[in-house]
Amino acid sequence: MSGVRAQQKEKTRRLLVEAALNQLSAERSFSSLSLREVAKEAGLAPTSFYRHFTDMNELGLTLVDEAGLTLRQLMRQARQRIAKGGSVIQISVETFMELIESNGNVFRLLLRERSGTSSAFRAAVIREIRYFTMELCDYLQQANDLDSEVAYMQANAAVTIVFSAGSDALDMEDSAERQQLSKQTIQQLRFIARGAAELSDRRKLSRRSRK
Amino acid sequence: MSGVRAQQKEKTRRLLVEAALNQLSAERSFSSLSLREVAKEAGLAPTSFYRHFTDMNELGLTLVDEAGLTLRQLMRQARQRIAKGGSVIQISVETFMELIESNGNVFRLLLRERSGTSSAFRAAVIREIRYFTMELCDYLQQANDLDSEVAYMQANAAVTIVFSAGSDALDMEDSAERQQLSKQTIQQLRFIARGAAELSDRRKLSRRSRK
DNA sequence: TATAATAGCGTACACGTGTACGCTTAAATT
DNA sequence: AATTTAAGCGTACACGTGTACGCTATTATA
Repeated sequence: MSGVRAQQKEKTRRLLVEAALNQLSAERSFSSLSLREVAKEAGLAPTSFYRHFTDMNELGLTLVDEAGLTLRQLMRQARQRIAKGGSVIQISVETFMELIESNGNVFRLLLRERSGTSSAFRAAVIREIRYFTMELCDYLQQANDLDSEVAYMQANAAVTIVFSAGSDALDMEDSAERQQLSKQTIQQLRFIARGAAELSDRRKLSRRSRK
Repeated sequence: MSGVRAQQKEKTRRLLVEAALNQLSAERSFSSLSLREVAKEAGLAPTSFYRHFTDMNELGLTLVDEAGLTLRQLMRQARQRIAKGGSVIQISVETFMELIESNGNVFRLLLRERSGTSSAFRAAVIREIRYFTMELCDYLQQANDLDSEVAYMQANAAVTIVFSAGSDALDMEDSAERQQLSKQTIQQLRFIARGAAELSDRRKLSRRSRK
């Protein structure tokens, strides 16, 4: 079992995955991709597709996993940069925007198929985003000593804002425009952080006075 | 020119529009609808479709206009309720959620096709949302005496949050769950309002001291 | 009243789709 | 060395798609 065969198989499987990702663009969503198109882009006969996935749906779920991986990579990268000091919000947004620039198509998948057509698909995307939100929630709760419910609301709002900005950024070619968007997003996150901190403080006070 | 003919035409045109709207659901986006499906749902022969629209694309733009109308209706309704007193944010969110419950498919169109496949389509949706944002921006600026840039950032963030919540609400069957979502959304908007008010105040102070 | 315009239909076509089936060829197993 | 396994291909099929074309029936115009 030298595995030269399994190795080849993995290789062309990658080919399919990459082919699907490459076909994504502003005008082309995953759900509008056909099995034959993907196979052709990968240089395979349509029927060979089935040796790797039963379905376009299954390929899609694989892509979502890939996207989740990228998202976790994003978090790691941001944490490293934050450890070196600087504004947490600014660093996070800038890291996110960088990753969108280099992995555009992966994010297109998450952003577009979130309210897409297939229910299994939507569920998978939503799960990845929820995971991302929860991580952020934990961080906020610990770092800023927030009420847990407040931390969740803040994390949820922040993720919504950032992902929406990311979606907008994907359709921008001008880099100055992107920078402007980054700046605005950072400010909006600060709004949210400010409001969350205040509510958390108020809740702490009312809890203390009740005792 | 009694117009009985033009009247009939308008009537079946409506039939097509309604047919398209009725076919929208969690599993069915507009871009996945075929001309033949819509025609069949309307009780027409496929080729009769062309007597009213050149394209599915053109039908789509008509639907977006319809959605814009609904959006403006929302604003009017909210303003009326606000005039009677109460929390502006709470009333706005609740009005929005009501309209989503009664006009689900119209909103599905806006929320899903925002990053959809056709560029003319995306542009139209984005335009409607921008118009909505601008209206809110004017209101905020005037009612809360905000810096204009700050007002825009607040309006933009608020619309993002509310539309995202609306999108989530569309996939909920449980009404208690929806209520919980409303509550959370209201709180998130308050975060943003708080942060915006503070920044606006700070800017005013720095402007005054500079003079 | 005679003529023109037009909403709606049925037929027909070329095209892209998913996928069933059997074959080949090379790796894996015995 | 003989046999089994399986990746990839080509052919073939039924189906749904958009739409061109000509016809009919009814309303609008002259």
